[in-house]
Amino acid sequence: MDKVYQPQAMEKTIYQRWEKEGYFTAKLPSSSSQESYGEAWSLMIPPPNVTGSLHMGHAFQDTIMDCLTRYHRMKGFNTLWQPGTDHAGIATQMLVERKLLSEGIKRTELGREKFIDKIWEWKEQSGGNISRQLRRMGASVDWQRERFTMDKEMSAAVTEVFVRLYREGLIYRGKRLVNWDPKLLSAISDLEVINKEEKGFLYTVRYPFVDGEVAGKKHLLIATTRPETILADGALAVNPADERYAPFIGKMVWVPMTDRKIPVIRDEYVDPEFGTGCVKITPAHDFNDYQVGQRHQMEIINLFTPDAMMNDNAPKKYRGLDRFAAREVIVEDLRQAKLLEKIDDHLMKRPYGDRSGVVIEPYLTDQWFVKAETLAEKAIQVVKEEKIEFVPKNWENTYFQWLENIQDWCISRQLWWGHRIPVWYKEDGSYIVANDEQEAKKIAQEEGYQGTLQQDDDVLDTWFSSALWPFSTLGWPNNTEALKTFYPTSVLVTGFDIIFFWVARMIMFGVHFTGEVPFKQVYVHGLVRDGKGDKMSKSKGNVLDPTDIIDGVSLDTLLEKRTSGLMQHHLLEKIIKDTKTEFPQGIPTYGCDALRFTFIAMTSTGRDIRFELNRCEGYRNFCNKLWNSARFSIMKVQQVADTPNATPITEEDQQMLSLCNNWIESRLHQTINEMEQYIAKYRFDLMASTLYDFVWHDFCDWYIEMIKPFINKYENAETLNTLLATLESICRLAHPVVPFITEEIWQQLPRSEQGNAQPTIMCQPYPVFQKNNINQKVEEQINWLKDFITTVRSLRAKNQIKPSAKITLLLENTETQDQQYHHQFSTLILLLCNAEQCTISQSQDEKLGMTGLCRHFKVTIPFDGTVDLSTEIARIKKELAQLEKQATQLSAKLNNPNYTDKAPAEVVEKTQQKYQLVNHRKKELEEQLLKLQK
RNA sequence: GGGUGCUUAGCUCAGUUGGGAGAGCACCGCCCUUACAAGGCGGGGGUCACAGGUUCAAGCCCUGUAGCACCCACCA
Repeated sequence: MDKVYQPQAMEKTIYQRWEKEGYFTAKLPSSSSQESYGEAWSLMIPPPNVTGSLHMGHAFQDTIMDCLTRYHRMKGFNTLWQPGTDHAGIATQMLVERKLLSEGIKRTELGREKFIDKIWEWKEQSGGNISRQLRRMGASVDWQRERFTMDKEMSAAVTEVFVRLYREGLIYRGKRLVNWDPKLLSAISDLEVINKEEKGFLYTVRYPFVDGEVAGKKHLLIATTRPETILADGALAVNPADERYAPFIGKMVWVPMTDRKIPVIRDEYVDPEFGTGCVKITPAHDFNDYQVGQRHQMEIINLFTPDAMMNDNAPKKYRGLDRFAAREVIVEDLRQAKLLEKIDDHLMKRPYGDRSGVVIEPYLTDQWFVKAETLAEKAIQVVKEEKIEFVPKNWENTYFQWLENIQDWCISRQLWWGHRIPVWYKEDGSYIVANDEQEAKKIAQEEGYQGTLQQDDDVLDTWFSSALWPFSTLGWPNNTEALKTFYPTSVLVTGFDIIFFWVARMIMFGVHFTGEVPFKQVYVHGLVRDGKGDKMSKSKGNVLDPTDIIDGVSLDTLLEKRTSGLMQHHLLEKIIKDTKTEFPQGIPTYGCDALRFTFIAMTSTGRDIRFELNRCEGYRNFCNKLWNSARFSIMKVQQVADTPNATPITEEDQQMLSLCNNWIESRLHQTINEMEQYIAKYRFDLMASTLYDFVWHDFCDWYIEMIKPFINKYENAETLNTLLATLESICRLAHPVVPFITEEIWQQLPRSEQGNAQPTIMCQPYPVFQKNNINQKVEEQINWLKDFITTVRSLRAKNQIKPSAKITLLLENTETQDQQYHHQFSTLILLLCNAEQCTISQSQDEKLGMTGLCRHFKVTIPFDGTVDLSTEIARIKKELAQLEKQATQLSAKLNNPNYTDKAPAEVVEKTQQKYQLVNHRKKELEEQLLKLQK
């Protein structure tokens, strides 16, 4: 084995072998074989967008999923981790469109079919990159089952769902005001609209009365943030209870800059407190106004073209102007006409498209909707009934709140890339919903229709197909073996940002179509942020490619990656500067296992994580530590095999070694037990630290150091076996977290240690906790030894005694138990303290020396004449001061009758014991101080 | 406007049913001791955001305040 852990080459070869041997493959019962495969455990990958490459968030999520998958596989479950990618309609179309445009090709000139061909080309390339990354992460997904949301079978499932929902009356088509993206030229759903708070203006405008003057007023004042929509006003409205406006109800006013007259009406919607208490109603350009308009049968005037320019419904002057340009012109015209009362600064919410980044318009169009209410009710119910459990549980509130106020879902998109809506229009505009064109024709024929049929141009919202992912990937609507075996899935691992987009919709559709929940648990994790706590995003230029941390990257390449294709050029310099500061040398090779361990160790309950390279370095060092402990163990076994040692072991040493062996076994099983409990609770951070602690501190720092002198001296099968067995168990315990290094070490272990000799650690059983291996008595004995050694080491260090200097040790005021332990561990004590003698003193007038306290007894290193007394005196004084403080606190507590009466007896007793110990130690040190001062 | 989460060592974070304030990194001292300097040994460092309350006892429970972050919502 190499002296230094070198993950890179090893990880690649190991993964190739795993995949080639089919270890990731989920097993399906076949008619020919009666073999049983164990209980099913399944997990669906949240399909990443084919548009891009995997970022740190994916890597984080994939690590958690792989850890869970590997764990359950080793626990004997028939495991499926389903991989795949999402076609991501809007994102992909935009990306490819932009790419083509940079080559001088316009989408519209290319035409629908050719454009879609281009997207498929891009998908092949990009999808390949994603699976390469996933492989580099060590993901044990079942590649044979890989799916893409635009695959034929997936599309068939989508159509099936659409047709069924339509026939059940849960999908409808209608002319509604929807969120319209003037850049994409498509409707989008409520969720795709981001409301941002911005500074704007509130314009107060005069609407003159047609009758010249009413109740002493020439005009009414209204406040608006969007003066350009005045041209489409249908009415002015006031609150029915607002007496200020009672005289004006039913009167007509002029719409400024037009020759249209509109009435003043009453509607509950108006808030008398806001603005002037009188509001303009513009049904075509505001969601609230639309509803008011419906209530009052108002005429709806649409002012905008699809790309948000003023259309022919506007007075000639404004036609063709962009909405924001039109606003400026109108404001100026109002001013000129003396119809502008005032302009105030105003803090307002403005809607933006989450993909396009432009301001969204409410826009009146024909769209397809999913009626959400009944679906949502069932989705709420299954969580209330605990058929689905969120971890952490507080996300259930968020989930409920959204579903309880759910709006109908606009599912049609005016895009080219996506699942075409399975609807065919007759020449008269009526339509047929069918699974395919043939079925549509058949239905048309039956209806006696002779004309042509034209399929709907629109495609479905990407999330419509994502919502089917847990069952469409398994072959639904066919009742396949895969579906029967792996549905419902065991757990969903996802980020909170897509609970509404995806999780809720999967539950709605899953429950509706399969009658079962799509998954039993939802594990919700946080976001990966950069070292400064900022969200990682391409536009900010702070993204990291996980494979760059695994395999390393030069500063130049990193800069190139972060700045290429940058949309906001003014950030360029900052990005370059920040990157150079954070990664002056680029990023060294850490290996996949180190990255995975970092993620696992930082994953606490649903909290965002800040990714810092020094953490990664720490866990790379951990891998190195594990690697070297394995190197040591294997080397020792080989040495013994090569040069047998005939020295017979003494009975005392044998007993001592047995204690060490029993101790590490006890610690191992304690560790197994804790890790199992933590993973069941999704406490990956605690699982990681338990493992880290055991491997580094128990196994390496103590166990190996304790047995080392003896395995050099004797040939002791029991100890070598324990050493190797513990190492082997560590490999299996750690494998779900760090799969590569554990496989590599495990393969190098002697065959006899590999249990039932599976060809891979992946398929070995996970270590099983056995209570009878826990040995409290042995742990107490070793703890005594550790305390003692630590006391001596501390004493040495504080008095600057060179590690190479041999010392002698005196123990005073020992009890029988201590004497027994001292005797038992005498050899080890001498070795680990680098002492030549360690004796128990009988008399009180021993030589002067440096004294430390171990528990209740005194440990002294006698002066050899060269030591500075004052250092030791100062040290003791400092320690005494601390003890004094403790004693005061404890005695105050014990003298409080409230405490002694009301606190549980065992708590009081513990305090008493502690008080005695502190006093005892104090006394010992005071005596020592006196002696030294003499 | 409604809701959620956070505030603990220089940094990043654990802290379970209330009873000893912890880890990793960073820092300081000693050491190239034959698995590992990506290491070993030892060490310093915290008014647990603030103010009240409950309790014998509060980082933890209750109330309030401040700051930060996020989510939802139609206020012109």
